[in-house]
This record gives sequence, structure tokens and C-alpha cells, in this order.
Amino acid sequence: MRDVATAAGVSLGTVSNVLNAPEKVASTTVERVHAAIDELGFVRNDAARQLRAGRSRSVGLVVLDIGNPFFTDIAHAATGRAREHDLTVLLGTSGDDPRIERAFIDAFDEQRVHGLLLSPVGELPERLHRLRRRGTPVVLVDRDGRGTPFHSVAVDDVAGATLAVAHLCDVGRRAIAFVGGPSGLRQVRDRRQGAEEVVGRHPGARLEVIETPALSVLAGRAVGDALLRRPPATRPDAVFCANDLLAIGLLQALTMTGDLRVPDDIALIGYDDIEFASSTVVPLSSVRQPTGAIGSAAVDLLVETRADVDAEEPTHVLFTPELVARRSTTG
Amino acid sequence: MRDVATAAGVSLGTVSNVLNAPEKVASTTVERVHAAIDELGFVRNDAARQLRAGRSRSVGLVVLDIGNPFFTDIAHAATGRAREHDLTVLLGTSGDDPRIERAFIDAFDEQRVHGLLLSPVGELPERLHRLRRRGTPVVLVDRDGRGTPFHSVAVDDVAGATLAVAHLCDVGRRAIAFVGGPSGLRQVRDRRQGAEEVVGRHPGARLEVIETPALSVLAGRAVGDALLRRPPATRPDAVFCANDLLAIGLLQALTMTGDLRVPDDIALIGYDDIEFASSTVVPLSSVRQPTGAIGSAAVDLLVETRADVDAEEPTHVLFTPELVARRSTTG
DNA sequence: ATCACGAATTGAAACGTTTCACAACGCTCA
DNA sequence: TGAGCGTTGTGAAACGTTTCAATTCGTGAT
Repeated sequence: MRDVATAAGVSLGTVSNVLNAPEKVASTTVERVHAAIDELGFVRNDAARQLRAGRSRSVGLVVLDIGNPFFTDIAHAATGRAREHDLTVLLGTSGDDPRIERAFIDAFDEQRVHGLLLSPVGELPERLHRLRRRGTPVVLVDRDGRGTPFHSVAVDDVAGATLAVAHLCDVGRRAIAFVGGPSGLRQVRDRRQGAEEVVGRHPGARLEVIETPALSVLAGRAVGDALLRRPPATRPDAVFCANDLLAIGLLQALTMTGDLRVPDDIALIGYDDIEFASSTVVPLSSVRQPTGAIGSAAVDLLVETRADVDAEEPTHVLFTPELVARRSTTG
Repeated sequence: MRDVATAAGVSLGTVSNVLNAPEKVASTTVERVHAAIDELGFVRNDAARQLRAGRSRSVGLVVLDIGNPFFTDIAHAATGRAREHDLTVLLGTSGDDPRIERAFIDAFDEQRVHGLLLSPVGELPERLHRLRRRGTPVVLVDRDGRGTPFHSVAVDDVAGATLAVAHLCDVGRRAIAFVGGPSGLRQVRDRRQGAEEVVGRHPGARLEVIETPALSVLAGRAVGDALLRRPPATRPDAVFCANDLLAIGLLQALTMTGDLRVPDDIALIGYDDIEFASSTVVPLSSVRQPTGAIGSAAVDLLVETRADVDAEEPTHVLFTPELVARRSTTG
């Protein structure tokens, strides 16, 4: 910057003003400085800016698995919203490993990030509290933060399941099966709970729970094969799967033989509305999570958090998912 | 850091030494300083370190689309390899937009990144040369860099297609169809070229080219439907799809009616080996790109680039993909 | 008792910005 | 003529590290 100042025949402070508050500088000077910048190929040093500013213009985002479209979409939306605030999103994947999660938190702390968005692996690590105490806003993503001092943005899985099963009832089904597992996963438990609530409210409706070892296509196919072997009278007339992969596997098993038609004999609905859901042989109904809204809301929460740090009660945003009805339930 | 020094009763320089070269400091002192650090909750300021060091410990990675598993895998591998060098990967998605690409390059430049990994949208922007001239190593990813002053890591799509079609010939097929498009895409052209080369070498083999408007499941299904309507004698006995999505659509169309069996009547092979390829009704043969190796190699190239900057001839790494034979070709 | 030496520690400069109190200048107005 | 004002521009301090030459100290050799 000093070189630019010399080349333009002005002082260092003026160059800084041209960069940060050009309206305070005479237009002829501005031009001269810009000319010098171009000629010298000057590029600001962000480290020095940050050092001076005390915090960076970046926000850290640590997700469980960047390969998961759910998080990819959140990251994408967060990046866009951050850009509106002239912030950059730094992305980290913990891959379900608490040590990697901690390493990222530490790294972001050292970088004095503007704020931290975290989809936590398990227990909230102590360093998170330290961050907050030092004035860095923290927002939990995809985790209900009630009971913690942190803001949070999450999705109501119980409500999502309610939507799905109510839809099955609406199209006249009563013998409903819930397929999902392992039940150690919160998502699986919540979605099952939502299903149970709806069935409880519908006189004549019954819920059968089929637990799977994983949320995968293959697990779904196994369930489908099992259903095919059962006497027709004992089969459900609708299946709600805890995610789309299961539903796809089920659909494969059912359509492969052609003995059972979807949705005529069995209606099928999944969860997550992955991209592939609309491209299956029978387009799959599903429940879509508002990933974009989650990412944007998280960034907003972060930006709105003023220096009031402790004064402030944390805000908890809980989104409700959206039903996407396709042929697998509506015919 | 000054506070830590005071608390531990040592000088500022000693604290720095404890952090960066503990072997040069008496062990009792080291302990005392660490105690002070813990007590005060001291966290290094990365901006100051970078300012002093002149460059950051981050490398920038700009990909076309982080939602694409190909790039997700590359990013993942690059992150891991970078960690071995005590570097952090900053991820950006250009989304095929040259302006966003430029914005990321500028941002990374301001951050004085250690190096830049770029999967370029189109023409290489001028700022890329500026970066290199100032000593920041640049590595092109998924783009052959011959003819440019930049290192590059890419995959040989022609060779991949060769593998696929040679495999089809090996299992006895001769009437082969290539399905892919639009042919404006380099990948599509290269894969078609590879197919043509193999067929040209195989006496008796013939290649039919079926152009599609997109590389999607739906486009594949349309091709499948068209094949079903053709008189059996005129149908190919093997299809090589330019990517897995096309192959999945084709498979859906063929298996839905049950008139044509895969692989008995038509063998089918895709490209990319996406996760879903192994979970289709008939597991899909495919060509796997060594995404992990690409990410690692790119980081290695970056790290190995010494200050020799201009002296150095750029290195070009070209990986050969790998055949993944599943039931859709082998029965 | 002196010296040389290595190990441990110190102190200050430097990195490249931003910020802010202040100076310089040209006006207008009394 | 000079006071007062607004507009431009200046210069130095400060941000928190790392680095390196210089200093101190204890030890063994002479």
C-alpha cells in the first residue's frame, strides 16, 4: 500500500480512504490512486485488515457430512446469505468425529471468525462456551438448542412425519407401516413419534413398526422382499419410510416382481425429498426440509447477535417441513 | 499473549517460543506458560500470525459444483491431505459462473492463500496469472493444463471410455450404443471418442451414437423407451452411457416392462460410479474416477511447488479411471 | 580467578492495514 | 482583513504475532 501511495503521490492514509471511504476523497485523487493500484497490481492483505479489525469477515460452518445433500444445501444457502452481509463462509466437515469437530472449532477460533454455525456431533464441547463468552456468536444448526445458551435453527421432524402420515390417511389408507432404524437416531425416533400421533388420532387406523438396521436402499429392499412374502391380507396398504433411500429400496423390491403395484396396492412415502426421489420409476412422495431457509436463518441469527452477548436470550427457530406429493401416494 | 507472558512471569518472546519451538525452552518454563495459557483461556490470533508469516496456512479450492459427488470427494481428499501438511482447505463453489469464480480468486488472493486449486469454468482468467506471478502456486483440477503455465491434475476420459467399451467387447457384445449429450460437453466428446476408438479396433463391432439433451435420469428413460419400441433385430446388445444417471434411467425403462432383460438382452454400463450405482435393481457397472487421488495429488503438487515459480515447468498429472464391473454387464 | 561456551531468555523490529486527531487549504462572510 | 468553516489530505499509533540479535547465567576448563 505504501508503494501505491508513493506512485500516486499521496499518503498512505489516503490510499486507505480511497479503498474504504472513497466519498471522503476528491474524485481526481481517487482516480490517480486506482491507476496506481492497477499498475502495481496491488492486492489488499486480508490478514492485516483482520488484525486491525479484531475479527474476520468469515463465518465458520461445521457440518456433519458435506456429502449429504441436506448439508450441502444448507451450506449453499448460508454462503449466499453471508455474501449479502459481505461475509465469507468457511466450510468444515466433522464426519461425525468429535475430535475433528473440536479441531475445526479451534481453528475457527484462532481465525477470530465473525461467528460459528455448528451442527454438533454429540455433546456440546466446552470450547463452544468459551467462544461465546469471548463474544463470538454461535448458532446450532439442525439441533434444538433449548436448554443451552446458544441460538439454534432446526427442523421439526415430528411435524414432518405428521404431514406424511396424515397425507396417507387423507388418501384413504388405514393399515400403515413405519419403516426405519436404527432407533438410536433422533430423526428416526421423532419421525416414528409423529407417525404414532397421527394414527392415534385417526379412528380405524393402525400402525405397524418395522425396524431396519440402516437407512439405506438395501435395507429398504429387504423390507420390500419381506412384505412380498407375507399373505396379502396381512400387508399394510401404505408405508412411511424414515428416509428416501429406504423408500427407493422398497419401491425397487415391489416393482421388480410386478405383483404389488405402487400406489394401487401399497402407497409409499419417504422423507428428505432427495433429488433422486422425483426420478424413480414411480415418482416418490416425500417430505422436504427447508434447507435453504435453515442456512439463511442461521446466518441471519448470527448477524443479528449484537455485542449484547450475555444480556441476550438465545433465539430458537424451528422450521416445519413441507409435503411433496407425487405418484407413489396419489396415483 | 502479553497477558500470558505477564502471568507466567516471562517475556513475550518466550511465550512465542513455547508455542512454536518448545524444545528451545526449559521444561519448567514450558509448564508455567501452559498453565497461564489455560488459566487465561488464551487463543492465538491467526491474523497476526499470517501477517507476520506473509502467507496463510490455507489453500483455496474452487470447484464447479459442490453438490456434485465428484467434487465433494475431491474436496474431502484434498482436505485430508492438506491436514497432513498442516494446511486448511477453504472451499468455494463457482456454480459455473465466471464472475463468482473471479470473486473467489480475488478473495483467496486477499487472504494470501498458500496456494489455489481451481476447477475452471471456462477460459482461465487473467487474475490467475497475476496470482502465479506473485508466487502463489496454482493447480488446475479436472482440466488438462498442457499449454498453460499451471500445474494440472485431470482424468483421462478417453481412457475411461476405452475401458468401458473394451469390457463390453470382452463379454461378447458387438452391437454397441453410446448414449450421451449434449456433445458440447468435453466429457461427452471424450467418452464418445474413447468408445469409437475401441470399436474401430474390434472387427465386427459397430457403434451407434444416441445423443441426449442432458445427462439425466429422465433423458436415459426416454432413450430406453425408444429402444423398446424398436424391432428387436435393430437393437444394440450393449449400451455405454456417458454417465450413471443416464444408465439408471435406461435401466428403469428396460426393467419396468420386463420385455428386455439386463444384461441378458442388453448389457449396460455407466460412468462415474456414483454411490447409487451399486443399489439399482440390477447393480450397475460403471467407470470410477479416482477422485481421492485427484484431490491428494493436487495438494501435493501445490506443496511441492517451491519458490522457483517461473524456473519451473508445470507438472501435469493425468489419472486413468478404473472399471467397476457389476451385474449389469457380467450377469 | 578467569575465560569460553552453550542454553535459556529477552526486547525490539517488522508484517500491512485502519483509524483518528490534526494540519493545510480555499472559501465565504462580516 | 481575518475569523470561521468545510473539504482534503497527512502521519503516527495500534492490532498480535514471529524472529533474531543481544543478553544473562551457570558450568566446566584452564
